[in-house]
Formats: sequence, structure tokens, C-alpha cells
Amino acid sequence: MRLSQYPINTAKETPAEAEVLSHQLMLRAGLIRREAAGLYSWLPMGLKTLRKAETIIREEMDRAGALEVIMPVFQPAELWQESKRWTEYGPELLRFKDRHDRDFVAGPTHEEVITDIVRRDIKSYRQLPVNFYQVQTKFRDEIRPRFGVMRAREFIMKDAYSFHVDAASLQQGYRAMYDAYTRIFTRMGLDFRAVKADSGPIGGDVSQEFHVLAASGEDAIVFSDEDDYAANLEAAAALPPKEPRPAPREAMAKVSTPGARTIDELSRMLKVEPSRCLKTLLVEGSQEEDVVALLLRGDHDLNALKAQRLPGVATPLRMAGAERIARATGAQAGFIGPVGLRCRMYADHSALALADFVCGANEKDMHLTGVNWDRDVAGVTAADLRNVREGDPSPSGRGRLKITRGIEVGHIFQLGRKYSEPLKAAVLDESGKEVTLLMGCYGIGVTRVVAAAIEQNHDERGIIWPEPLAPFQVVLVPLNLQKSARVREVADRLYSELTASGLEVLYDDRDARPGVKFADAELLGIPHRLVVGDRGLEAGRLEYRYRRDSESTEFPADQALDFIKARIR
RNA sequence: CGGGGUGUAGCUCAGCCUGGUAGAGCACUACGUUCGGGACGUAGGUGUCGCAGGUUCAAAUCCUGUCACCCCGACCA
Repeated sequence: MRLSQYPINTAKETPAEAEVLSHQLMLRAGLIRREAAGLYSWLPMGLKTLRKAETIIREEMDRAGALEVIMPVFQPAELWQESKRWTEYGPELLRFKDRHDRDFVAGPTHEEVITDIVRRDIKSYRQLPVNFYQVQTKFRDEIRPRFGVMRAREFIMKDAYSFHVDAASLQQGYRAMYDAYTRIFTRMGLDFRAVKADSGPIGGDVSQEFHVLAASGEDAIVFSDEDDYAANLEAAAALPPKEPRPAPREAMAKVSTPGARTIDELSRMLKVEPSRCLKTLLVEGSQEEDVVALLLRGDHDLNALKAQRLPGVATPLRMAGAERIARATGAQAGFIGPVGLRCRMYADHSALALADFVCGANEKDMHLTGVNWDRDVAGVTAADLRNVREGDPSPSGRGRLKITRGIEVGHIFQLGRKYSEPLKAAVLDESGKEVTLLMGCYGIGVTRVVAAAIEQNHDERGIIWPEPLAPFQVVLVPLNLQKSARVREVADRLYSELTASGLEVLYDDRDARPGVKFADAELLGIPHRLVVGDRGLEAGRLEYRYRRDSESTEFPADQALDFIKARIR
């Protein structure tokens, strides 16, 4: 492609709307253009990369035996009513009516539609297992779209759905997708990790996420330093401490702690480590006006997902308001404690291992010291309530946990009968008996992958595309092209040769100064740069530089094709 | 949705407090010089000052409303 015929608009300045690096670079490089909150156009250079990602995904899905389909973006409400998600999904589901006043949704995902297709077309176990996939625009009316294409409202997803007669087949299909995803992200040249996940609103039993590792990632992921255990922080189990709880030594005493509303303030005022204080959080119960107390060590954080799974706790988790707290305890937040509290109480395993601890006295400006379980507090249920921390023992039993950050680019689920049951997708088995199908679903955020690739691969000059995703493999930079007949002749010939040999070459034949061309080549992140200049040609040499390198190398001009080919991939 | 903030040229922003001719840099067009790391000169085009109402002789500027967008918290590929 000749750059003179390829309108690109690179910017030196960072647009004010962009917060994260990938977003800034995508705008500066002219890959995308924002149309409205969370809605983006993909311009030619950006689309080239997007298509490369799609191609890798298609090849690997096809290789895994999945069949490509396209389903409608807009879906009839009836299907969503049948699966109950019409009411369960919430405001993220964009709903609208057509001219006949019929209800529709803009598809955020396609479990309902694919299940509808399968229940009508698949009648026999002999047609199973089967896996359908599509690469398609999805719409989720995110409360707050941000980070550009990373969390947009409209985005492109590869979604796949597999159907099975029995659990063994489902596991096999799931495993095949796990392997396909591993190949996909490996081929894309990304540093990624598969982690145990929470299933969220899609539902189901088993699920794993694929994360591209990047310091700016939105998710915390944890892994063992000794085996292959890895999980999303929100799904990582915190093991109970091994050491038995020490015996009580102190008597319980009430102390005045004016204004000490946080663990930090309390810890400073009483000169007690946060780990010896008890944090008491009141959350709304599932019954009207009910509250539930969650008890944690002062230095630990509540894990909302774990908490909202407990019996009696409202879903989604909501902290109790000031009025409810006052009604339940007679005090205000900051001075709550389990002693004498009469609501349902769950205590984290580590909190239960404390002896002689400090907690709120359910009285303004008062705390209790020397508090002990059983002796002073009764009726507490043990539970895993907290987020794990770096250094905690791994739930796998081997090693300690490390924490890093990741961008979720893929998610695979074993859904079981969550959709096939309500939508009545069943086939006859070999004995002529009707069996409800088991289902798996598998998603990749294609547009997000592109952003994640940049988030993981950039420097102060711009994008550094992993080669499989780069819009062009080679950027050909002639210097003083307009004046030097020799440069033009060599560059034109090189361009023809390289292109004819199947390489994707971006030929910067603009009438621009060298600095401009170099800067754009680096911002755009083209992996291989070939410079043609009079200075080198005097000695019969060309100059080559790999985008990640800081130094250039020279080589004989007549060996360009071999030289480049040896360095591709 | 709650809290904070911003809307002025394609982009980054100044001007607003204290009302009186709408600006700078980048980008864009033409010409000339320059040409191995984001050049320079000359000339040029570019605006519903987010929108609507109000106050005033006069509003980018003051007042009211409204819309959009961005940032911080609960969701997801």
C-alpha cells in the first residue's frame, strides 16, 4: 500500500478523551474514531489489525471443528422471556420496539438464539456434539463505557456455543475450546494466562477466563508460584489458617475511641495492628429490612461475589444504609461489632482465628478490646469472605499466591442445562429417550484483543504490534524521494519485489521529511522498517530496523528480499 | 445511578473573573527554501463559542434550564 494513497491522520497530541495508553495510541495512530460514548468506527489501518485477529480466530475455531454461522443482531423478546433473562439481565440489555410494537433486544450475547436454532434443527444424538460460532457485533448498554474500545457498548465478539448429550462430551468440547483459545492467543503473540473464573450472569458451573497480562489491566489475577493454579482474584478461594486459635488471655473491656470510624484510625488510636482488629460490615439481607453482618480481619478486603452467595444475603450485594444500621445495632458505621448483635453473622476464617481482638461496641465512639469468640460472641457461621492477598497459601495446596493484572479477552463456560432446560432443547438418545442437551459457550472480545495487544506492547514512541496482528509487516521508508531519482528507483523496485513475494508492505512515498516518516512508522507500530537513502545507496546498502530494537543494521541492497524474509515472524 | 469536571477551529488549549472586532500552537491549502529523527518563511481557508431561553444598547463572557462528553464508585468480552 502506498501511503500517499492511504489517508492516515496521525496526531502528535494526545486527545483529552483518552485515559489509557491503548486508547490514546489508537486515536493518535488513527485506527479508530469515536462516534458517541462507547461507539467507535474502525478506520482502514485499525480494521486491518482487527481482521487479522478475526482470521486467526476463525482458523483455529475451524480447526477445532466449530461451524461458523451468523445470527441476527436484534432478537425477539420472546426468546429472552423464555430463558427468563428478559427480567434477569438488567438495564445492560438494550430493549426496543419495532413499528408493530413488538419487543426486541439488541443482542448482548446469543445463547437464546442458538438454542432456538438447535432445538428446531437438531433432533438426534447422532447429530451431536456440535459447536456453532460467529464473529459479530454485540451491544451491551454499559453504565460507563470507557478505555476506548476496551470497554465499549458496541463491540465485536467471537461467540461459540456447543451442544452435547452427556457430561463427558461437554467436557471434551470445553477442553477443545480451551486448547483452541490457547492456540489463538499464542498465535497472536500475546502474553496471556487462563484463570479460574466466576461465571457471572451468563451462568453455569465451570468457567475459565483468558487474560492478557498487562499492568493496566482491570482485573487482578492470582496464581501459585509453585504449580499451575491461576484464578481471577474474585474467584480465588482463601484457605483457613492452619494454626489453631490461641486461647483468650485478656478480659473484654470497653474503651473510648472518639471519632475512630475506620480500621486505620482505630489501629492508630489504640496502637493495635489492623490484623488484630475486627471489621464488621452490615449488608442488606435477602429478606425485606434484614441485615447480615460480615466479619473480617481489619487488614482484609471483602469479596463481594463470595458474600452474595451466602444464604440470607441480598444479590447483588448492597451495603446497608445508615438507617438500617442504626435500627439493627443502635449505633453507626465505624462502631459496629458482633458482641450482642442479633442479626445473622458470617465470619471469615481468618477473623475466626483471632483471639483478644478489637471490635466495635455498637455504641458511638466506643470499641471493645480483648474480645474472644465463643466466650464473648456466639452464633457466628464460618465462611470464606475475603479477597486473597499476595503471599497467601495457594488453594491448590502448593506454593504461595502472587497477584498480577490482566485484561479479560476470553471466557469459556460449561453452561450445563441453564438454557436448554427452559428453552426445551432436547434430542432422542440411542434408546429413544429424550435427553435435555448440555451446553457450553465460549467468547472472545475481538475488538478488546486489539486494544489489549497494544496495552501489552508499546513504548513511548507508539504501538509495537505483535507481528501476527500488525496491519503491515514491513514499512518501506525512502528518504528524499522527490529529489533523488536513485532513491525512487530503488524504493519503487523494492516495493514491487517485496509485495510480489507476498509481503504486506506499507510504502511511505509521501513527500515528507524523514523525521515525520520515522515517527509515523513507529507510532503505527509496523514491525520491520526498511530505509532507503542516498547515504546508504552510495555504499550499496539499505538500512533495517526491528521495531523493538533501538539500533539499525545495514545490509547489501541487492539482498533485501532474503534479508527481510529471514526476519519475518 | 450517585459524586467531581469539561464543552471555544479537525486536534491541544487560551479568552470568561472585570460584557464591547473570536485567538494561539498543531493540522490543512499554495509558493519558496529545507531534506537521515515530528523544519522554516510568506500567503491563505477554517468557528451555530454545545443547545435553548433570559438580563443588557451589546453576551463566548452574567443568570436559568437543557444536552453531550470525560473522570471516580457497583457490571463484563
